[in-house]
Amino acid sequence: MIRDLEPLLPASAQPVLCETELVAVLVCISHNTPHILTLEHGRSFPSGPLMVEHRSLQKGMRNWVERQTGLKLGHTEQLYTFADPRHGHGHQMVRISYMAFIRENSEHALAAHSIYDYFPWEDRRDPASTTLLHTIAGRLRLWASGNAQRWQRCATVFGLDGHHWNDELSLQRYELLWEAGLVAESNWQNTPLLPGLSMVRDYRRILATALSRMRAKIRYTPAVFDLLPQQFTLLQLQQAMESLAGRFMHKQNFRRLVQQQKLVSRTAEYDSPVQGRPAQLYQFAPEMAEHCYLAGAKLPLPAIS
Amino acid sequence: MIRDLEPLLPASAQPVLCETELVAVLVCISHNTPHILTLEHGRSFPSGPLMVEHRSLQKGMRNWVERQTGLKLGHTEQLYTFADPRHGHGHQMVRISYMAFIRENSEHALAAHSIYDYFPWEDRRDPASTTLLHTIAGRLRLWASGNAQRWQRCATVFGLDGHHWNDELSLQRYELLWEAGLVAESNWQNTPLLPGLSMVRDYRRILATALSRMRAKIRYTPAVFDLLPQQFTLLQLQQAMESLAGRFMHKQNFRRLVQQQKLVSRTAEYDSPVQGRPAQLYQFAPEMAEHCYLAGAKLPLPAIS
DNA sequence: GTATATATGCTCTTAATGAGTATATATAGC
DNA sequence: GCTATATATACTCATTAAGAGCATATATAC
Repeated sequence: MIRDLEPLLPASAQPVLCETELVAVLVCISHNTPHILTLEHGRSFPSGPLMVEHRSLQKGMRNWVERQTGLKLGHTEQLYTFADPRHGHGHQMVRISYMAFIRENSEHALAAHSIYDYFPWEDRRDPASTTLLHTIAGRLRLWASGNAQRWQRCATVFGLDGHHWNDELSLQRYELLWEAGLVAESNWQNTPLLPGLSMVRDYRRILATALSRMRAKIRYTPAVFDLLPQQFTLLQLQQAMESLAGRFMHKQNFRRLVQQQKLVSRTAEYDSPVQGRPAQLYQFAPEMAEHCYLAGAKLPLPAIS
Repeated sequence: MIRDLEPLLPASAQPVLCETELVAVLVCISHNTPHILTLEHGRSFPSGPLMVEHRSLQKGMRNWVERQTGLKLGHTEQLYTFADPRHGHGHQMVRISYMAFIRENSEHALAAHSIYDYFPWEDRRDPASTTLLHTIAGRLRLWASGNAQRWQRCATVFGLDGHHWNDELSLQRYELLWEAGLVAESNWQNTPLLPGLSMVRDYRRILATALSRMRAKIRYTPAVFDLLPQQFTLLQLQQAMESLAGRFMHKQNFRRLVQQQKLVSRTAEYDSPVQGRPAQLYQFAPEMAEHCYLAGAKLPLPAIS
């Protein structure tokens, strides 16, 4: 019962050396849409090697990103580690991916592609996404024909057949499209592709992971506030949430949630709009920093299929 | 707007080579309690080096675990990757941790320590946990005295001051105890320790991550079924959920959930109990495999503090 | 029978969520 | 002043999920 396992490998096993790279998915919001900072014309993420002097992976990543770009990183989390076996050279290549939030700021008009350029079906605010999802549903139905369990999977993941659209399933959706050969990265049979930019290696999969994670994260932590300026209007806050979740929310219910939880406090200042009543500016009230809940104010989506 | 970032590091930067190790948290249920397979008298996890021939990290891990132990791995997921800077040798050591489920089976009476031997406060089924949490609350109050925000954090994470106990926060709880110097790994000042086994390096933190993850995972995926035998009674299923969540559930409401979702189908067979009516044996019905929801049948917990 | 455990059927309260209606307030431009 | 525009609030209401309790069959061993 309390006996130990034998050591699983002989002590004589030679350690294998790997190249190790840190990959950063840097997210910021501009023009009401989440963007990522990219390299190689939107096909790659910034990355750097792990150094001997780095005391932790996260610190290593923050270090070189902040030094090289001058950007301050907000909420940071590890996404996934993957190996690249086709790397050759007789040793492995390991990549460790991170996601970090950058505060909205006109300065870094750098480098940004909209996340939804890569996953057009994920932005349910755009009416075109419903049409696209119709197309996708048709293609998946073909792919799944005869295989009931496979279709069941498509239906739950894409919100078909009376299932609800779950915005956090963007990774599963991408994986399903990959399996079905509908994205450039897996398009072995030259069937017509779905719209959406692709990336090098499996970086688009990493981006899908990031999208899933950020959608999950903003629901129950105050991470959104790391994407907004220090002062913001409640509408800005709502639109930031909407842009990440890819769907609209009910204004009154959203404010009910925000204010019940005392997540923000009003400042003395006001927005200066082109037209209309100036909006009150708020700031994040970190007293309630540990937990919050900002979902639960969704508006209905048009049905697919 | 659509401009690329400059490459962040000069091409001349030398790649740094790392030793890379795969660490496995192997979980199984026995005696109504989740257990882990351990090495070094419960202080370490089985691990093995990444080999050049491994085509993916997950496959690499499955390969050597299954070959060395003869165990079949069920639901498997990557937990976290971390660097060990104190490793010396002029190069880094990178460890990639995985969690995998093993089916309940009397054979592997191997190597198992209860997860709650490491985190006694996490098993709220045990009445002793409430007493222990009283102690912890007192110690944390001392540690946080004067720092309102710090106390706020303790309260939400440990379910104090009218907050609810959230079983998925086991990692945050361990981290808080670490920061407060109440666990062996961070006990710099020789204050009295909390009960609970410790592990080498930061392996106990990895275990806390695993506990958080599995508690989150079993709520909305059918991963529990990878811990149970092929055929099981509904009570067994409920007790498996309870053992992972560390809290009791309401029998009638639990069955309402299971049966509404058609997660299981009855077999022709029955349990053979020592006493009492024999229980019907069920099996997992993978038609609904994609998503399920098995939380939402909790019983009230005694208040702490 | 009796003890024990499985198995099931209801009811009820509370709270969260989703959704709608109405209205007051503050600016710019005419 | 009036209008267009946008912010900001105050309510109400229906539906559902979650939590909790009560009662009662049913099948076995002793």
